[in-house]
Amino acid sequence: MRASQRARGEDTGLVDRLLELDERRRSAITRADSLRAEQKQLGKRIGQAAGEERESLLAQGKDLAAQVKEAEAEQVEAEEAFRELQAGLPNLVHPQTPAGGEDDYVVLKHVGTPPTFDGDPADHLDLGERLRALSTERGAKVSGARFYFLTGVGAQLELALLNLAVAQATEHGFQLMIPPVLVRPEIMAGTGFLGEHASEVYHLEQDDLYLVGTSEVSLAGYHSDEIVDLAGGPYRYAGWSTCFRREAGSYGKDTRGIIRVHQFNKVEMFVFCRPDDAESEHERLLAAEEEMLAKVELPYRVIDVAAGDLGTSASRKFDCEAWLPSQQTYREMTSTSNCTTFQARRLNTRYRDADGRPQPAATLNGTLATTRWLVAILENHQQPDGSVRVPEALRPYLGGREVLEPAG
RNA sequence: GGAGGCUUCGCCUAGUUGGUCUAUGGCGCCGCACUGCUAAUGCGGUUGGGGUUUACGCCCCUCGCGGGUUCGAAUCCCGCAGCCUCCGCCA
Repeated sequence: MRASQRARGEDTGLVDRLLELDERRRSAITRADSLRAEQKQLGKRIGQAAGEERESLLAQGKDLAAQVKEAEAEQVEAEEAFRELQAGLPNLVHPQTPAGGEDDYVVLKHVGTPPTFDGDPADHLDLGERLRALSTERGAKVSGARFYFLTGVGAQLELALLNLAVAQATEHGFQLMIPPVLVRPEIMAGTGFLGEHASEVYHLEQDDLYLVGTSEVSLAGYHSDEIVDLAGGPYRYAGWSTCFRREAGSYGKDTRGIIRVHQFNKVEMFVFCRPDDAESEHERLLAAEEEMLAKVELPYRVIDVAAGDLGTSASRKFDCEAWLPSQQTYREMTSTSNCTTFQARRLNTRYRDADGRPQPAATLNGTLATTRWLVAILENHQQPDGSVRVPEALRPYLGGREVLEPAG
């Protein structure tokens, strides 16, 4: 289904086709099951029989074995057809998700006031270079376009930010995780990133492993093929990882500075819960993101992302966008998605319902802090002399420093 | 990279001359009984998944994973993965 069709909420008849394939799958299973039962009984008789009787039973068994083989092939085929169609479908869109594409988001609220400056504010690259906090030139020299070094105070600022995020996550009951950043194909596919966004993902051909663009991928895979016990409430994780993105198709976009890069660090929240709890967990994740933004004192707005811009796995998505003085616009800092049961179905992560039957769980994710935040922090807290005021919440993580001064 | 060993139902474990293995025993867990608490003891239950059923239940699959041989595979053959040991190499 194309994004435009999702945006319009059209029923393309795929549901009917899916139900039809499911019916075919079930009848194939039933047929194979009963043939296997017959074969089992016959095998028992052969074991006890002798002489002529045994010979005739053996012939029967041979014939039956062929039938079983055929029925099993049919079952496999039916199951594959079902899975294939299911794999091609994006998640169902939440009824409250705005219709439309990239520009059809709904602004839910504004928080904070964009700072005012005498004259033009410097952008994060100028500020960062003067602080000797980052070098994109050397990043390009060593690794190519969209790579950078965080140097000295820049590296410290990043660790401070991420540590603040970790501290908040931990306080809120999220278990800290440092996950692998290389994952198997089925995990990457299970999270929905090999659909529309396949070209965004780095693939190591020699090993058939994918570099994750977010720790969401690894964390989603953590409980794959498991039945999780949600009786005591949702599982809440916070993953710290480096993220890798090819940024294919974004040539010429955000080439200056470190807004859009191939490699960055992120603290990501990830939740497994019962589908009934997904919406309230989503609100929780959004609240946690807003709390982080407040701590680093950034003006931002919250948008409800429109259906056509949801990606494959999200049912609903809220982005927090911070104000960037150099661009006089809001740019994405966080994104939280309710993936309902989409990822869990593919990764086979289930929980037991009230009757004790395994059902697909719901998964949600949300950004708590990323390297990109440095952009907003530098720009919003810059002072006329090129120094940058350190938000109070970050100071304990920077040895108490209140301001970052330009070098030399 | 090379050689060898291992992988059984939550944990430990029996089982490899192919056929009542419909997988043994212990621990743990659940229920009941007994004991005025706890504990101990006794009896019973307990792999997981899927299909079907109003329900009771019935059926199939599941011995790391995937193939193969066979009427029939935990057991035989092939491939793969993971873990362990030794050797080699290495930031």
